[in-house]
Amino acid sequence: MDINQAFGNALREIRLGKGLSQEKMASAASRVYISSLERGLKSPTLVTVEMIAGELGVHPLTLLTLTYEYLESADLKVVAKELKNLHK
Amino acid sequence: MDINQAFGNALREIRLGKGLSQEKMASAASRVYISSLERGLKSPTLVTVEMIAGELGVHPLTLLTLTYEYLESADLKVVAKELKNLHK
DNA sequence: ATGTGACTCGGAGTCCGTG
DNA sequence: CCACGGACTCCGAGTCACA
Repeated sequence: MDINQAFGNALREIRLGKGLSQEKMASAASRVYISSLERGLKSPTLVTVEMIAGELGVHPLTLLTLTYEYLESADLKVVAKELKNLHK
Repeated sequence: MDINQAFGNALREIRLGKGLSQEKMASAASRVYISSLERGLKSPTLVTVEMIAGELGVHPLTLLTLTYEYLESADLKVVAKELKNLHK
């Protein structure tokens, strides 16, 4: 599974969890485009990720963290450690 | 500050912290493009974020979290709470 | 309500160079 | 070592028709 499919899975999981249809999200991005993202066909830009997360009602980092969980590479302890190293 | 500039700041901070030049990162993305990212002129795709983080030697989520810290919207407690809600 | 193909259009991403 | 420009290619992002 590549990162685009992982993002698509994360997007679909949150969207269905919120009980939203693809059509209801068309204010953030077109319905057809949302569909292609969920199938892992395209790689969204950071700006697009922000708009989609806003429409889902979650923080962009929530969507992105879930994405990397699908990739089985969301080792949050490693991330926390790396951030700590940067902050000093 | 918009998200592209925030990402640019995060990228530059980590790059300089690692003592890398823009030219040394040209294996992940062209030197000119790295420069334009750091100046907030373009919005990278998820795939590009992955390659850049790989070249920096950090997890993509580290780079992205630092990005949202520049936006002053990296409320990790909120993110953790949202993830917990998704997981049950 | 979603998937798909065909089609646009602007922007992501490239390489050439200059200061 | 980096900022910045122009010219270029390719794919992100959208619209429409139809299944």
